[in-house]
Amino acid sequence: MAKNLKLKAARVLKGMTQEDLADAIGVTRQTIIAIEQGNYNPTIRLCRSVCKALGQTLDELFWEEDS
Amino acid sequence: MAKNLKLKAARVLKGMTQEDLADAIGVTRQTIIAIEQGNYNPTIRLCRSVCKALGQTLDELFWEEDS
DNA sequence: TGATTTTGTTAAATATATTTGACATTGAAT
DNA sequence: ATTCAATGTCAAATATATTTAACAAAATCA
Repeated sequence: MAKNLKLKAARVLKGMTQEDLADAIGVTRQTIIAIEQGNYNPTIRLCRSVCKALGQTLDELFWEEDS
Repeated sequence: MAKNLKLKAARVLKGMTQEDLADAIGVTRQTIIAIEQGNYNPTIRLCRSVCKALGQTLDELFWEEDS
């Protein structure tokens, strides 16, 4: 799978570290790393949490970044 | 969680039964039932497959239907 | 350079998504 | 009223998402 660069960009734009985002969402830092690196298939609930924490939508962050 | 009526509507609009959709995506009928009933937290990959099979986007089918 | 924060890696444990199978219910035919 | 397709329910098994922990590699800055 391809890396989720859009997520990484949105996070950096918010001035948040991976740990910041993980804490805001209530998951582990490793989970954020895994999503950004793309070797991963997160649940829709987690994706929604990420989107809300970053002020983005599902289509913006999770639509076409892998096959 | 609330039922995903948007998904059900999109499926019916395509003239597909739950089994049709399940076959098209490559999952079990029970999985489709569970998603439509909302007592469920599917993976993003599965959500994408559903969207593509129904010609919809993530925001259209999976954005706000639960809390 | 050295210290500190941020990111990345790995392996094992746990929680949960998904499957399998078998049966119950509903609704629309005939 | 009965047949049949579509939907729904349940429990057990399996696959996989997520956690936990401990450490390595970069990156940033004094």
